[in-house]
Amino acid sequence: MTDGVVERSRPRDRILETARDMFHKHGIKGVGVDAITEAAGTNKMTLYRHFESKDDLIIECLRANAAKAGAMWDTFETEFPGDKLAQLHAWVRKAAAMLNTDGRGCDMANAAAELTEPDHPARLVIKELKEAQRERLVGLCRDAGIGQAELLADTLSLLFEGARVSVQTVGAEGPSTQFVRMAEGLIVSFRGAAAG
Amino acid sequence: MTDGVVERSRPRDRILETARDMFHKHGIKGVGVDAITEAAGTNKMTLYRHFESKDDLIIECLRANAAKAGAMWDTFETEFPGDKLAQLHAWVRKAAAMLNTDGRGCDMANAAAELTEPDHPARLVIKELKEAQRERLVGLCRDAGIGQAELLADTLSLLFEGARVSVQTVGAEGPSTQFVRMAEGLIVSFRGAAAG
DNA sequence: TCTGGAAGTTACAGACCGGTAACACCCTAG
DNA sequence: CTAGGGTGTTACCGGTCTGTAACTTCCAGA
Repeated sequence: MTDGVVERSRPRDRILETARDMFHKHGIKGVGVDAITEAAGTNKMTLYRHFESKDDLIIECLRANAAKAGAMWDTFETEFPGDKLAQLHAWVRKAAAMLNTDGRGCDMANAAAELTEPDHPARLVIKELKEAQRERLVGLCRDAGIGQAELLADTLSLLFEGARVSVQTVGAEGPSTQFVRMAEGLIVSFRGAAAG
Repeated sequence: MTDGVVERSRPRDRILETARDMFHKHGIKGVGVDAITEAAGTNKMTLYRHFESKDDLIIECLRANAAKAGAMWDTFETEFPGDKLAQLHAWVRKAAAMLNTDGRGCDMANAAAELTEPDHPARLVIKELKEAQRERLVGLCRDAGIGQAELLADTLSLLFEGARVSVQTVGAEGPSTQFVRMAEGLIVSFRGAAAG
């Protein structure tokens, strides 16, 4: 998908989709609203009729990202219905695939790096969405019958987060190549430990 | 250290130190050269007499950060001379301490998130410095007699990187609180495995 | 066919950005 | 005492940024 996507849909949807893409590629402060609206095939006034401000647009983009990620989680359940352990392994494979898909890190992490004001409205949203993601991974580990589900989930998520950062700094041929091995090893190790 | 640091030292040093501090706190694109020079108690012309451009200043800041980090590594050797395993544990403790010191992530990772142009001059420097850091941690693991030194070093560094991101997104009370437990567990586990 | 709302257009405000020119100053080394 | 380099000051350039005002165009539904 290039920057100049202009499918025929409602302007609000086009703006949101284009902004998501451009924020991801160029960063939040690296993209102006003019560039977004132009790439979306519309204009600045229309953007400000649908979004209160650029900050509001940022937040809507983050929520849209989370919704898309949530839909991806659902595919694990449809792919391996009931088999939570298989779903956990699917998560590992999916995460690894994302590492090789693009060299940009997590949009929420990148946004947090850019929006440094402690009371920026987007920060609350980022925290809320990240915590929801964590709950989901913890639940998956627990339902997979792993003893220390929280600890495994947190370890896996820190590993993945770190891997995304690593891809962004040293490239996809760095330490992140070992992500699957690390993650699978952890799962084996946690499954070996007595559930208590 | 506030933004208004003005010790009596040479202007170039004041600019570099102030820029490091402000880039760290507010991000690179969140700080203008005017703000830096004013906080450093000097002026824009003096900045441009010592640095070719803002990009050049950014790179010098990154290098200065790396130099400071390198000095920290040296303290491990002086603190536990010859005892590489103790130095590795010291690294874990130091890393954990950094997680609670400030809520901003790694300056290099943040810079990589902000400077999205693939050929930005700072990206080469970031990669170079990150690879040097990795070499150092791998060397420490190897000298500590750990079998799969590269894998342990990469795992530890991804965990740490992820923990710093986590602090930045959900705060210091999130998954990052488990960092020491994760890291120590990994070291034990790798030491248990036969060296080969 | 008429009408009302959504969308497009142009221009602008006010602020900030990185970077430069021209000139005045001050302090130290000789 | 003097010369010269480092520093400070002011003004400016062209560009970009978010956000708004006033107006026109278009199109779907009644």
